[in-house]
Parts: sequence; C-alpha cells; structure tokens
Amino acid sequence: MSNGKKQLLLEKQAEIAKAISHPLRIAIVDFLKDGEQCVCDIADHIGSERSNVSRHLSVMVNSGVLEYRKQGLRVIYKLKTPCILKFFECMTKCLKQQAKDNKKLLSTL
Amino acid sequence: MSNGKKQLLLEKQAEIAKAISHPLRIAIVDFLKDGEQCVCDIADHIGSERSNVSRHLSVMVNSGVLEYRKQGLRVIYKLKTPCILKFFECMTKCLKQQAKDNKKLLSTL
DNA sequence: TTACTATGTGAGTATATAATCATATAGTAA
DNA sequence: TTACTATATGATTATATACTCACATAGTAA
Repeated sequence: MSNGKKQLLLEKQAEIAKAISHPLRIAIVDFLKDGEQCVCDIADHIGSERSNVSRHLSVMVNSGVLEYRKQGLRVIYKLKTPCILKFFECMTKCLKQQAKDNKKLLSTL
Repeated sequence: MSNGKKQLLLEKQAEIAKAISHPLRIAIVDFLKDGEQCVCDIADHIGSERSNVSRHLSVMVNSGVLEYRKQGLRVIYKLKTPCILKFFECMTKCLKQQAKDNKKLLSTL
C-alpha cells in the first residue's frame, strides 16, 4: 500500500474512533442499538440540549456512523453500520481486563 | 445500574475510543501489534518527533491501552489489552460498508 | 569526571471541540 | 393567514488537544 493510501486509511479509522469518543455520543449509539429515534427523544433520553444533540448527531453522520430520514417535522436517526456495536463489546472487554489488572495491583498494596 | 455508574461507564468507554482517535495513535497501536517497541523506533516508524510520540504514548498509557517497561535508557511500550486490536477489525468492517454504500450511491448519479 | 543518548515535560501557540443562546427554517395544524 | 413544534446552525465562549522547541533527567560509556 502506498504512503498516501496508508495515511488516508489511518485518518478514516481515526475518524470512526473519534465519532464515538464522547460520553454523549456513546450514549446515543447505545440508545439507537434497538432502533431509530428522533432528535427530541434522543435529547430527552440522554438529558442534553437539542441543539447540542443535533451537533453530536451531525458529527456521527459525517463520519458515517449514523444516517437519518425525515418524517414530517421529525428527523429520525439510526445506526448506519450496526457493526459499530462491536466496538462496545471491545470496549467492555478492555475495561474488564483493566479492572482485573487494577484488582491484582490493589491486592499487592 | 445507577445513573452515576452509567455515567462512569460512558466516560470510561469514551476514554478508550478517544485513546485511539488520532491517526498517529492508530499507527502506533498497529506497529505494536507484532510486539513491544521503544520510543525512538516508534518515532522513526511513524515519522514524528520523539517528544510528540512520547505524549501520544502517555495518553494511551493513561487510558489503559498501553503499558511500558524500562530497559536501560530505553522505555519499551506494548499493548496492554491486545483485545484493542479487535477495534481495527471493527473499523475496517465499517469502512468497507461505507465504501460499498458510496459505490452504490455513485452508480445512481 | 565528561560526553552522549533516550525519554519526558514545561511553556507557548495554533487549532479543534463542546456547550449555550439566539435565531432561522420548515413542516403542522388551527 | 397565525401559532406552534422539531431541527439545524451562526456566534460566542470555554476548554481540550496537538505540536514544536528548549530544557531537565537519568542511564551509558569513554
């Protein structure tokens, strides 16, 4: 693979990770795992201003994590690539591993 | 799960995602997948200043993605939770899905 | 000791991000 | 038409991040 291509791939990969590197965005993706939701319901669920939620949603649309459709006044968002949910399994596994390590460390003190 | 615990979990998950949400950090993790490396070799490989690499490494140590050991003058870093590599499979799958979608879209223009 | 090397970190700067408020747009419904 | 609702976005501010350069530290080796 050429250097330019490698660079592009790194940037695209980083963009996906960045798209979910915020607690509210994680909460949104988690909320959407069971199906599509409109902005107002997402905002209510995660407890944040609609304008703020709207911006977080557009970040995730731009990085290809979410997509939306319009229905009357509502804009309804859903996961574009449900494989993004595998991230959560990965993160949970990593956190469990970390917790185990911390426990081991603690027991030596 | 209590709200406070949920919040903590979201923050921890976001921290892991954030730890690899930068092209250089992705390149570092990818470089370390085959084994531990010292700072200078990492810097040479990814083509960045040692001081900058050192900071990126400490971000990933703090979020529990990497760990290190000292050997003489060298400080040698390695993946702490190799399950982090699953992220790359996830990201690659998502990118492939996106590429497929874009191709489909392109063919309609 | 001195000279060298690998690493980390303080200071400064430039850029990016998140959040809030006010406002604009567009669809709904009377 | 007017009033209302859902969403998006411009402007602003505060904070976080990435990077560079200079310097400090600590281990190595003569």
